[in-house]
This record gives sequence, structure tokens and C-alpha cells, in this order.
Amino acid sequence: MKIDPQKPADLSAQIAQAIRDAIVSGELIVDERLPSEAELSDQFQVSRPTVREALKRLAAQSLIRTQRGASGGAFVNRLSFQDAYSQQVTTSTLLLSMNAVTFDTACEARYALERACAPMSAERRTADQLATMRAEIFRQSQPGLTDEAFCASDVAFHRALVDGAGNPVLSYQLAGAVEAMQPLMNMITFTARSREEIILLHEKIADALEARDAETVDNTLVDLESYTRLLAHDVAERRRKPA
Amino acid sequence: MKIDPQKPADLSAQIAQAIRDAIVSGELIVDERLPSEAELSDQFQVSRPTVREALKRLAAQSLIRTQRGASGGAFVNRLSFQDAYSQQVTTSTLLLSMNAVTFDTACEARYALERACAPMSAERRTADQLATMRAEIFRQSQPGLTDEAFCASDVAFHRALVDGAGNPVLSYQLAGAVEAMQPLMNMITFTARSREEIILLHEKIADALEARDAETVDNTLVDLESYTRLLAHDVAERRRKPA
DNA sequence: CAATTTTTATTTGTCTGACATTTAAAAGTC
DNA sequence: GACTTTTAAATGTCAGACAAATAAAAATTG
Repeated sequence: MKIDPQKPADLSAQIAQAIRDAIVSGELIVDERLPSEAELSDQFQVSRPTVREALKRLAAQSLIRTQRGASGGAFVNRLSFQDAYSQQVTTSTLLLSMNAVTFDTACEARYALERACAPMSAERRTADQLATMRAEIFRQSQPGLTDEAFCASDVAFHRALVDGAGNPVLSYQLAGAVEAMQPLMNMITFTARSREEIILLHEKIADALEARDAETVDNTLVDLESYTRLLAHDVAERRRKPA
Repeated sequence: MKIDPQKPADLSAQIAQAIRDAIVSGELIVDERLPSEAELSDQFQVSRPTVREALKRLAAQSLIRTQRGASGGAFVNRLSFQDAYSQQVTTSTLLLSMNAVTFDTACEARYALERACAPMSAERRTADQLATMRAEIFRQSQPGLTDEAFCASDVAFHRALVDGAGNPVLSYQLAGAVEAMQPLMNMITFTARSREEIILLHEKIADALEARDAETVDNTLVDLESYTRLLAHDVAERRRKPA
């Protein structure tokens, strides 16, 4: 692990990259202890604050964790699905909000990915996951629910659908796509009528999953996508000419 | 933006979280300048090194960028697809390598996602993207190609397929899934015979995309998935009893 | 007056040295 | 031997300083 003090980049960024490379390449393995901050500053010939800035960069990516006290230090962290998942949600959310991604583009991506799960979910969904979906559908039918709560329940419903595929990699990848949509979905104001329609489609999906009928799940997801986009277009229309 | 000095968490982590929340919530907008490090240490009642550690955490997530000099400082960064993409690749790669995800699980996820793109790609692929695929197929047929180079070309081929859908959100989401598989794919040793087989399937996919025949693309992807898994199982088999 | 150069002020990047806090292991005590 | 105390090592935090970059202001010059 070496750095080039002549490079224009910050020393702390270079050091972070060097350690990151060592972790990704497997040179440093999970739970292995890094040298202490004092030793690292010796190795890289920089001061301790600079080393610390580098370590904080890595900690922000959940690549290392630190412990205080004797026999403490920085340890290579096992990246959990949970950690990766929350990072992905943050990144995806910002990406959509900062880059003016249209509702249609995000919606298309989301449902395309979700439909990819549908056949596996129909085959493998557990009774537990089905129960979660039913519970969320029930929640969605409660009167007096705010639009935000309705959206949150919608996300939970779809998350259960995705988890039904029983593939953690799929669940992780799709978490970002589904959750990142929530801020965009929140722009929609759901009328009682449109909530009813969505709940009907959700019930149809749950029924089809129960019957392990992949084709109906897929078709209903297509319907749900069309309906969601229709609602969004109505909102956009009303914004343009607020009669 | 407030922090609680009594909390067990590091001050720099708390400060980073406070600023991160302000960015995600839209309180701080793109290209807006944060207060200087000196001002921030005043506001949060901590020292400058602590503020700096917080800022480096945010920089590691591409949430801010910094500039030196007068009228320099830390600015809210517009998260580009490129930034998000490379972060996702790093995260996904580590996630797979550190959590002993089986080849089958990763492979299933990858092809499920890719098949989600297939119909759109058949409809929208540009001549340019088709040319990229043909070029990669040609590269794959070159004799003397290392297994690593063959895999890299394979990734490029599939990336073009995904980009063909013309949905940047999909491309971003799938980048991680496809690229993160590469280290796992690299464990496979491709015989001349198996390369031939894969190239044939790639050609079939390219032909079908050219003819805008979504169904054949989908079917061929299924075949490619089966064949890839077959190869992986053979490798695993040979590892178990190295005759 | 206009163009160029110099100065200045601001801000991040880095260093030094110190002290506080946490923690595990070693030493001491009953 | 079990418990308590001490000690050492490590991270967390602070204060103050200087270096380097950079843009704006001031001075200079043709």
C-alpha cells in the first residue's frame, strides 16, 4: 500500500483509496485489524488527523468499524445486506431527486424490476410473506390514512412481494428502486376512488401469489403500472392548468 | 441542524448525519455552499478537525465536494449517475464476496434483472448499441484471449444490452448486479468449447435484438443462464474431487 | 482609462502536540 | 481462586499553527 505525495488529490483520499483497494482485493480480510492510527501515520508518512480523515471516509462506506480502548482499532467490516441496503436507498433517492428523473422513467424501471421477481415469488413466497401483504392491504383500506402512510404501506407491500422471490441479492438490488420511488409517489394525492382501485389490484396480486399463478401476477403488475402512471399524469395535468 | 453531545456516537458521525439529513430533505440544495469549516465548528461547538472528519464522511458518499481558496468551501454535490454507478459496483462486489453468496443466487438475480430489460431493449436499442454488442462478440471470438478479458467483454456485452432499454435508472440499478458478478464469473475457466457455445448464444441475442424479437431474446437469456450455471457446477464438481 | 500585475484575505489541507475516554489485560489484594 | 486496582494502548477530541490555493481587491503601468 503506497501513496504518491505529489498527486494533486488529497492525501486522505489517496490513503482511503489504498486501503479500500486492499479490502476489495482481499488483501485485508473481514474482521482483520488495521494498524493503529499512529502506525498508519508512520507507514504513510502523514499526520494522525490525515489518517483519521481517511478512516472516516471508509467508515462512511461501512468498509471499516472502529473500537476504542486497548486492543481496539479499525477493523475490516463485513458489509451486511442491511448496510448495503440502506446505502443504496440513500444513493438512489438522491439520484432521482437531484437529476430530475421523470416519474415515467422511474416507474418503468421499478415495475420492470418487480416483474422480474414475480415468477420466483409466485413459486417460493412463504405464508408469512403472504400474510404481510394481506396486512398491508388491510392497512391501506383504513379510512383517515394520510397519503404518506398509504405510500409507505405500498412500499411495504411491494417489498414483501420482492422478498417472496427468496433471493437476497434481488431483494437488495430492488430495495433501492422501490424505496427511492417513494418521494416521487408522495407527490400523488390519492383520492378514495384511486385507493380503492389500487387495493383491488393489490388483492388480485396477493390472490395470484397464493394460487402460485405467475402469469396473473405479471399481468396485474402491468395494470398497476399503467394505473400509477395515469394517476401521475393526472396530477401533472392539474398542475399545468389549475382550473 | 443540531447534535446531542451526550449521545454515545462520535460527534463527527452525528454532524455528518445532520448535514446528510439536510441534503436529503432538500433543506440544502445542489451547488449550495455549506458554511466554512470554522463556521461549522462554531455552530456545532466542536473543533475544526471534528468538522473535517464529518465532511470527509460526506465526501466519501459523493454528497459534497470541496474547493480550496477564497470563495472555496464545501458544496452540495449533484450526484451523477456515474458516481452512483461506481459506488454501487463497489458495494455490490463487496457484498457478494463478503457474504458467501452462492453463484446460483447471484446468477439467478442477474439474469432475472437482465430479462426485465429485454423487452424494452428489443424495442428501443439503437444501432450504436447493437454495434457495440457485435464488437464484443468479435472480441470474444479472438483466440488467445484470457479468461479475465473474456469475462470483461461479456460484461460489456450485457451492459450494452441493458443500456439498450434506454432507461438510465434501469442501467444504474443493473450495473451493480452485472459487474458485481464478474469476480464470481472469473472463477470459471472457459474452455474453447464453452466459449463457442456462449458466443453462439450472444449472436442469437444480438440477432433477435436486431429483429426486435423480444421473445427470442428472453428465451436465449434463459438458455444462457442455464449454460452459465452448468459451467459453474462443473467447476465446483471438479474442485470437490480433483481427479 | 484600460490592461496587467501585485497584494490581500479567505478557505481548505496538513501538521504538532496535548488531553480525555474507553477498554482489555496485567498486577495486586483479600 | 475470585475480586479489585492499576496500567497501558487505542480512539475521540481539542487548540493552535502554518502551507497552499484561489478569487477579489488594490496598485501599477502603458
